[in-house]
Amino acid sequence: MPKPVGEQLAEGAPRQRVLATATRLFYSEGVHAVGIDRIIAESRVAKATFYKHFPSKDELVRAYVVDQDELGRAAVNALPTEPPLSMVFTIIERLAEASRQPGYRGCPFLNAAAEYPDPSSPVRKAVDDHRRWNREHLRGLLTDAGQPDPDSTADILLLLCDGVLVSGELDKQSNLPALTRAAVNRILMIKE
Amino acid sequence: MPKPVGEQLAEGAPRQRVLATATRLFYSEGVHAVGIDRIIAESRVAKATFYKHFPSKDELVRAYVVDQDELGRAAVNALPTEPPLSMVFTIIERLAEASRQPGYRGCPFLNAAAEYPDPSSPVRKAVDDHRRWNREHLRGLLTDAGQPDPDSTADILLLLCDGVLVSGELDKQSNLPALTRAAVNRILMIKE
Amino acid sequence: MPKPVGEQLAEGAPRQRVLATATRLFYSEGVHAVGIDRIIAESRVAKATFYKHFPSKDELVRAYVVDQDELGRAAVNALPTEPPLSMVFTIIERLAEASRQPGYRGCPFLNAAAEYPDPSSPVRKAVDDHRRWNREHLRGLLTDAGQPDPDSTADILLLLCDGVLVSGELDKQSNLPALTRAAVNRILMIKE
Amino acid sequence: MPKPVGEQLAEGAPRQRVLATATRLFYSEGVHAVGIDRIIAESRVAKATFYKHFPSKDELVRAYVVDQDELGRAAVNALPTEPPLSMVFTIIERLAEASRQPGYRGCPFLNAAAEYPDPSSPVRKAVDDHRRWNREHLRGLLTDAGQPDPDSTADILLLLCDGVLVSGELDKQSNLPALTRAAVNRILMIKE
DNA sequence: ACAACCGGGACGTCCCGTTTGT
DNA sequence: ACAAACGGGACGTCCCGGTTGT
Repeated sequence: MPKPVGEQLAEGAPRQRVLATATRLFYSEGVHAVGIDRIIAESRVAKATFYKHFPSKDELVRAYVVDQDELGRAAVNALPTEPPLSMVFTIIERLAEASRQPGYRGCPFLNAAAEYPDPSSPVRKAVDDHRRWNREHLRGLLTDAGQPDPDSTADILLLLCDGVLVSGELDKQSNLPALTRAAVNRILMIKE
Repeated sequence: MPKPVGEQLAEGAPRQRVLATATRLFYSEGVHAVGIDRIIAESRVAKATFYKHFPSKDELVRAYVVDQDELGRAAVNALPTEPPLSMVFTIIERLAEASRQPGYRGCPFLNAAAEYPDPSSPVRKAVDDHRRWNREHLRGLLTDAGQPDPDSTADILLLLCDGVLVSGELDKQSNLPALTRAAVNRILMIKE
Repeated sequence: MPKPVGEQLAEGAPRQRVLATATRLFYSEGVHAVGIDRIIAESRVAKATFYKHFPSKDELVRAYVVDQDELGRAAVNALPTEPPLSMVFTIIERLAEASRQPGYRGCPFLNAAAEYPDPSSPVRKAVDDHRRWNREHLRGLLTDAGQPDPDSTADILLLLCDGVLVSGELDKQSNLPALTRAAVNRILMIKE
Repeated sequence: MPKPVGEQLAEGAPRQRVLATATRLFYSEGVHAVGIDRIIAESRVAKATFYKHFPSKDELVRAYVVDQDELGRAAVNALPTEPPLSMVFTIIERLAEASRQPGYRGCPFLNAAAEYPDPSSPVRKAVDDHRRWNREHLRGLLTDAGQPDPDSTADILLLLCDGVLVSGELDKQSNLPALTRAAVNRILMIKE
């Protein structure tokens, strides 16, 4: 068990409290390792209320992934406007910097997918949605930037992104941001 | 990366039968999703026998990861001798091709790590061992190849490798091998 | 002891309807076994109306006990005037005869007290009030009758009363009235 | 809620631990007021283990009553031999003295019956068994003592016993033992 | 090797007492 | 007056990891 997440009290409407608690626990300890009884207790919600908002635990997991998807898109959309290629750098560098945050425990989408082997499960579908949006967004930026062969380049950069997210959790190397920047430069074939 | 999907009926000594069954089930369904009872039943072993060889389930998981580590090293060491740079291409391309295998379910090390959030757990230590060996091996090859700044390049290629393993499971795109080759070329700054 | 089993459909003002329904259900099925929802439904009263008249269920239970207390006192006070010793016989014999009534389910005060273990709870206080009145009344009658040591005799007769009420529910013996009369004679040391 | 029973830890085999905890809680707080989750937690027993020994909560309640029945019979049978009439006095006086014990909360049989209105329920049957045994035992003693009309006298004494048990909890009068002795004397028509 | 057992807990349906809108 | 929502909890079935007898 990792750092004990100290039963922080969530606030707001019941559904929001549940989702906040579930997000905190699922992300820090894993989906299968956290039971709904604990989520219900730590979010001070009645069991009936929980099951009114989320018909099953898997639905809660799906809601958690969808919520992370929306948060992730909102965060990207909220970035200050830059030239497309700068945006690409910014987005990818932020991934590398995320792994320096104290509570970083890897990518929530990759971690969730690892616990749901069935690619047709609703949770995996939600993960797929996020990844599809990511791909489309990156392809758009590279196209706007006039990059040659933007689709392939986007896919390669996405491979790098996944690697950064994984390595950020597993390797904890301090120079990941610099490494990431160098990698983007090489993939975009920019001479430094 | 090895192919951990085993056959349905394990053979041999009890310990080996247990490990083979555990490997098949852990890899295809996830560690937390597979119970000890099932492993014991499918490996036709008594529970007492199981606990004689593996003091706990976590120890079995660790043994599974260590075994995958050894299999992976052996597979790489068994590759036919090539010039160092060719070896790099071969190794990385095999990752991309692995995702075409029918039972491919992602990287066993990444999947296992995703279910063990505590970086100090024995399972995570075993995963770290494998990743460290991978890094040293790749750095050696790039050094032998006379590559400038082999350490950084190795780290970048490792980011790519993780991305390929993840994307191979989650995206199931058919052109992953070609994409991977192109990525390696760009990272090694080789003009095609 | 009053007859708390009421009619199926309560009439009159909302508060009275609630109390009548609660009396019928609490007495026949027990306090904890009857929920507020059912009382509200069967008394055709809005929940808000209910909580305007009774701040909590426990307050309703207390009101039920107090009401039974008042009904019991009124029933005794309404008895036709007799010599004090005859009154004593009449009162106690009525207890024994009560157990023959179709809906008899024991003494409402004893039953209520059994479900409220805390002697300092308002419900228990209300039960105590009734018992205290009973004692004073009986002592008065025995004093008026010129009975020697009226206080002790009253207390002994009260022990008998409790026993009659309990046995009337649990033993359902047909000769309880005769038995009771014989017991009173012996306690009052009257030769038959 | 009465004096908080401080989660004392039961010992021994699982079934015994459950029964001991249930006895403590049912008696001190009431049957309906105590949930099986709490019993399971305080007896450090798995839920599956609980349901193996007691198919339902009502069965546990029945077992609790039956156990009290057996304990009560054993306590009476363990009394030192005396002449029959002395035994009668001893038995009844012990009831009065029981109410002085610190944890006295009334008669477990009467309290349980008060929470089970249906006379045909298994719990009530178990209560009936105890009361029947009591009656037969008392009748036997009075017959052995050569008492005239032993059956009626026994029934009257049983009314007194119920009254003593009830009053001991509800009235908490300090002279209950003396009162009880006087009552027995009068019922047995013994001049003091 | 087989099976029973154990502590612990997950999951989900249902009910209770209470508050709050409408 | 009707109804929905809420915190809390009861109940019971099932599974997991692990121990223990044989």
